[in-house]
Amino acid sequence: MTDICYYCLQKSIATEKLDKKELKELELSCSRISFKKGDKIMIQNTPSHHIAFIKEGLVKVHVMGPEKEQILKIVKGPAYLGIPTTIGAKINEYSATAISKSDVCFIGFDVFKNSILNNGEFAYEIIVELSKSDLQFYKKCINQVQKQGPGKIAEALLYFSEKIFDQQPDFKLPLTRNELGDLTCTSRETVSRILSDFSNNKIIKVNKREISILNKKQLEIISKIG
DNA sequence: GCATTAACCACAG
DNA sequence: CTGTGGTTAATGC
Repeated sequence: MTDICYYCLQKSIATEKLDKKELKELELSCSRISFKKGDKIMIQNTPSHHIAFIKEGLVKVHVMGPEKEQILKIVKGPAYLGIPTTIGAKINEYSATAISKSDVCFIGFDVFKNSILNNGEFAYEIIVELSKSDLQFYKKCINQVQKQGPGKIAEALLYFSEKIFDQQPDFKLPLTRNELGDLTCTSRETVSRILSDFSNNKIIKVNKREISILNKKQLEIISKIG
Protein backbone atom coordinates (compact mmCIF):
# COMPACT_ATOMS: atom_id res chain seq x y z
CA MET A 1 0.00 0.00 0.00
CA THR A 2 1.36 3.36 -0.96
CA ASP A 3 1.41 6.48 1.13
CA ILE A 4 -0.50 9.56 0.19
CA CYS A 5 2.17 11.94 -1.07
CA TYR A 6 -0.17 14.92 -1.05
CA TYR A 7 -0.40 14.86 2.72
CA CYS A 8 3.22 13.95 3.35
CA LEU A 9 4.88 16.40 5.73
CA GLN A 10 8.36 15.43 4.67
CA LYS A 11 8.22 16.41 1.04
CA SER A 12 11.42 17.63 -0.57
CA ILE A 13 11.63 21.26 -1.64
CA ALA A 14 11.35 20.00 -5.21
CA THR A 15 8.28 17.91 -4.50
CA GLU A 16 6.57 20.94 -2.97
CA LYS A 17 6.51 22.34 -6.50
CA LEU A 18 4.44 19.48 -7.90
CA ASP A 19 0.71 19.89 -8.48
CA LYS A 20 -1.96 17.48 -7.34
CA LYS A 21 -1.91 15.41 -10.49
CA GLU A 22 1.85 15.07 -10.46
CA LEU A 23 1.78 14.09 -6.81
CA LYS A 24 -0.74 11.39 -7.63
CA GLU A 25 1.62 9.90 -10.19
CA LEU A 26 4.46 10.11 -7.70
CA GLU A 27 2.32 8.34 -5.16
CA LEU A 28 1.56 5.45 -7.49
CA SER A 29 5.21 4.78 -8.20
CA CYS A 30 6.47 5.39 -4.69
CA SER A 31 7.17 2.74 -2.12
CA ARG A 32 8.12 3.71 1.35
CA ILE A 33 10.50 1.44 3.22
CA SER A 34 11.92 1.63 6.72
CA PHE A 35 15.50 0.59 7.33
CA LYS A 36 17.22 -0.35 10.52
CA LYS A 37 20.74 0.68 11.42
CA GLY A 38 23.11 -1.35 9.28
CA ASP A 39 20.58 -2.21 6.54
CA LYS A 40 21.72 -1.77 2.95
CA ILE A 41 19.61 0.74 1.05
CA MET A 42 21.51 0.63 -2.20
CA ILE A 43 24.18 -1.81 -3.31
CA GLN A 44 27.13 -1.06 -5.53
CA ASN A 45 27.14 -2.94 -8.87
CA THR A 46 23.45 -3.78 -8.90
CA PRO A 47 20.94 -2.31 -11.37
CA SER A 48 19.18 0.85 -10.30
CA HIS A 49 15.72 1.81 -11.49
CA HIS A 50 14.74 4.04 -8.62
CA ILE A 51 15.54 7.35 -7.09
CA ALA A 52 15.61 7.19 -3.32
CA PHE A 53 14.46 10.00 -1.10
CA ILE A 54 15.54 9.79 2.53
CA LYS A 55 12.68 11.24 4.53
CA GLU A 56 14.42 10.76 7.79
CA GLY A 57 17.61 9.19 9.05
CA LEU A 58 21.35 9.05 8.56
CA VAL A 59 22.91 7.19 5.68
CA LYS A 60 26.49 6.53 4.70
CA VAL A 61 27.36 6.52 1.02
CA HIS A 62 30.35 4.36 0.26
CA VAL A 63 32.26 2.59 -2.50
CA MET A 64 34.55 -0.40 -2.45
CA GLY A 65 37.85 0.57 -4.01
CA PRO A 66 40.57 -1.83 -5.11
CA GLU A 67 42.24 -1.62 -1.69
CA LYS A 68 39.60 -0.76 0.80
CA GLU A 69 36.27 0.76 1.51
CA GLN A 70 35.88 4.50 0.99
CA ILE A 71 33.10 6.43 2.63
CA LEU A 72 32.11 9.25 0.29
CA LYS A 73 29.78 11.09 2.57
CA ILE A 74 27.28 10.95 5.36
CA VAL A 75 23.83 12.09 4.30
CA LYS A 76 21.07 13.26 6.56
CA GLY A 77 17.45 13.19 5.49
CA PRO A 78 15.58 14.88 4.02
CA ALA A 79 17.74 14.37 0.96
CA TYR A 80 17.76 12.55 -2.33
CA LEU A 81 20.00 9.57 -2.76
CA GLY A 82 21.21 8.05 -5.97
CA ILE A 83 20.14 10.63 -8.53
CA PRO A 84 23.60 10.72 -10.14
CA THR A 85 23.96 6.98 -10.39
CA THR A 86 20.40 6.40 -11.62
CA ILE A 87 20.55 9.10 -14.26
CA GLY A 88 24.21 8.83 -15.17
CA ALA A 89 24.69 5.06 -15.16
CA LYS A 90 22.74 1.84 -15.49
CA ILE A 91 24.07 0.35 -12.29
CA ASN A 92 24.70 1.73 -8.85
CA GLU A 93 28.21 3.07 -8.66
CA TYR A 94 28.07 3.25 -4.90
CA SER A 95 26.36 1.69 -1.92
CA ALA A 96 24.24 3.31 0.74
CA THR A 97 23.82 1.92 4.23
CA ALA A 98 21.57 3.18 7.00
CA ILE A 99 23.51 4.23 10.08
CA SER A 100 20.40 5.08 12.01
CA LYS A 101 16.79 4.06 11.59
CA SER A 102 15.78 5.56 8.25
CA ASP A 103 12.61 6.08 6.26
CA VAL A 104 13.16 6.05 2.54
CA CYS A 105 10.83 6.47 -0.42
CA PHE A 106 11.77 4.75 -3.67
CA ILE A 107 10.47 6.59 -6.69
CA GLY A 108 10.24 5.01 -10.13
CA PHE A 109 12.73 6.65 -12.43
CA ASP A 110 10.16 7.22 -15.19
CA VAL A 111 7.93 9.22 -12.91
CA PHE A 112 10.87 11.19 -11.56
CA LYS A 113 12.00 11.90 -15.11
CA ASN A 114 8.52 13.02 -16.16
CA SER A 115 8.42 15.50 -13.31
CA ILE A 116 11.71 16.95 -14.48
CA LEU A 117 10.52 17.16 -18.09
CA ASN A 118 7.15 18.67 -17.25
CA ASN A 119 7.82 20.89 -14.27
CA GLY A 120 10.62 23.41 -14.47
CA GLU A 121 10.43 24.43 -10.86
CA PHE A 122 10.75 20.85 -9.76
CA ALA A 123 13.71 20.35 -12.06
CA TYR A 124 15.35 23.53 -10.79
CA GLU A 125 15.12 22.45 -7.15
CA ILE A 126 16.65 19.10 -8.04
CA ILE A 127 19.54 20.89 -9.73
CA VAL A 128 19.97 23.08 -6.66
CA GLU A 129 20.33 20.04 -4.45
CA LEU A 130 22.73 18.32 -6.84
CA SER A 131 24.81 21.47 -7.12
CA LYS A 132 25.10 21.92 -3.38
CA SER A 133 26.11 18.32 -3.00
CA ASP A 134 28.67 18.73 -5.75
CA LEU A 135 30.24 21.78 -4.14
CA GLN A 136 30.34 20.13 -0.76
CA PHE A 137 32.11 17.20 -2.30
CA TYR A 138 34.78 19.40 -3.89
CA LYS A 139 35.44 20.91 -0.50
CA LYS A 140 35.72 17.54 1.15
CA CYS A 141 37.99 16.34 -1.61
CA ILE A 142 40.44 19.21 -1.23
CA ASN A 143 40.38 18.98 2.54
CA GLN A 144 40.99 15.27 2.69
CA VAL A 145 43.72 15.25 0.09
CA GLN A 146 45.70 18.24 1.27
CA LYS A 147 45.31 18.22 5.02
CA GLN A 148 47.19 16.05 7.42
CA GLY A 149 45.65 13.86 10.09
CA PRO A 150 44.53 16.32 12.76
CA GLY A 151 43.13 18.71 10.15
CA LYS A 152 41.03 15.97 8.57
CA ILE A 153 39.67 14.74 11.87
CA ALA A 154 38.96 18.27 13.09
CA GLU A 155 37.09 18.94 9.87
CA ALA A 156 35.06 15.76 10.27
CA LEU A 157 34.15 16.54 13.89
CA LEU A 158 33.03 20.02 12.92
CA TYR A 159 31.02 18.57 10.07
CA PHE A 160 29.15 16.21 12.38
CA SER A 161 28.59 18.87 15.00
CA GLU A 162 27.39 21.55 12.58
CA LYS A 163 25.74 19.79 9.68
CA ILE A 164 24.58 16.45 10.98
CA PHE A 165 23.67 17.44 14.51
CA ASP A 166 22.46 21.00 13.90
CA GLN A 167 25.14 22.94 15.74
CA GLN A 168 25.15 20.68 18.78
CA PRO A 169 28.57 20.70 20.47
CA ASP A 170 27.77 17.33 22.07
CA PHE A 171 26.83 14.37 19.93
CA LYS A 172 27.13 10.66 19.55
CA LEU A 173 29.42 9.70 16.71
CA PRO A 174 27.39 7.47 14.38
CA LEU A 175 30.53 5.79 13.03
CA THR A 176 33.16 3.43 14.39
CA ARG A 177 36.78 4.63 14.49
CA ASN A 178 37.39 2.44 11.50
CA GLU A 179 34.59 4.09 9.54
CA LEU A 180 35.80 7.54 10.55
CA GLY A 181 39.13 6.48 9.08
CA ASP A 182 37.40 5.34 5.88
CA LEU A 183 35.68 8.71 5.70
CA THR A 184 38.79 10.80 6.28
CA CYS A 185 41.33 8.69 4.42
CA THR A 186 43.35 7.65 7.44
CA SER A 187 43.75 4.47 9.43
CA ARG A 188 41.70 3.60 12.49
CA GLU A 189 44.85 3.79 14.64
CA THR A 190 45.47 7.34 13.51
CA VAL A 191 41.87 8.27 14.31
CA SER A 192 42.26 6.83 17.81
CA ARG A 193 45.49 8.68 18.43
CA ILE A 194 44.24 12.01 17.17
CA LEU A 195 41.05 11.79 19.22
CA SER A 196 42.95 11.08 22.42
CA ASP A 197 45.38 13.82 21.48
CA PHE A 198 42.53 16.33 21.10
CA SER A 199 41.14 15.03 24.36
CA ASN A 200 44.45 15.51 26.20
CA ASN A 201 44.61 19.05 24.93
CA LYS A 202 41.09 19.76 26.19
CA ILE A 203 39.84 20.47 22.70
CA ILE A 204 37.20 17.77 22.93
CA LYS A 205 35.91 15.32 25.48
CA VAL A 206 35.66 11.71 24.38
CA ASN A 207 33.83 8.83 25.97
CA LYS A 208 33.46 5.95 23.54
CA ARG A 209 31.23 7.40 20.81
CA GLU A 210 30.16 10.41 22.87
CA ILE A 211 31.96 13.53 21.72
CA SER A 212 31.83 17.00 23.27
CA ILE A 213 33.50 19.89 21.57
CA LEU A 214 35.07 22.00 24.32
CA ASN A 215 37.15 24.37 22.27
CA LYS A 216 35.54 24.95 18.93
CA LYS A 217 37.83 27.83 18.02
CA GLN A 218 40.86 25.61 18.36
CA LEU A 219 39.22 22.87 16.34
CA GLU A 220 38.48 25.36 13.59
CA ILE A 221 42.07 26.52 13.58
CA ILE A 222 43.36 22.96 13.30
CA SER A 223 40.91 22.25 10.53
CA LYS A 224 41.96 25.40 8.69
CA ILE A 225 45.71 25.07 8.86
CA GLY A 226 45.48 21.36 8.09
C1' DG B 1 71.60 13.04 9.68
C1' DC B 2 67.40 14.23 12.44
C1' DA B 3 62.48 15.22 13.12
C1' DT B 4 57.81 14.59 11.75
C1' DT B 5 53.99 12.06 10.06
C1' DA B 6 51.37 8.18 9.41
C1' DA B 7 50.70 3.34 7.92
C1' DC B 8 51.14 -1.44 9.28
C1' DC B 9 51.42 -5.03 12.76
C1' DA B 10 50.60 -7.02 17.09
C1' DC B 11 48.55 -7.57 21.29
C1' DA B 12 45.51 -6.40 25.24
C1' DG B 13 41.33 -5.06 27.08
C1' DC C 1 35.69 -2.48 18.51
C1' DT C 2 39.54 0.37 20.70
C1' DG C 3 43.88 2.10 22.49
C1' DT C 4 48.83 1.77 22.53
C1' DG C 5 53.46 0.61 21.51
C1' DG C 6 57.09 -0.68 18.24
C1' DT C 7 58.68 -0.56 13.51
C1' DT C 8 59.26 1.28 9.04
C1' DA C 9 59.02 4.38 5.02
C1' DA C 10 58.56 8.84 3.10
C1' DT C 11 59.39 13.61 3.33
C1' DG C 12 61.47 17.95 4.65
C1' DC C 13 64.75 20.66 6.91
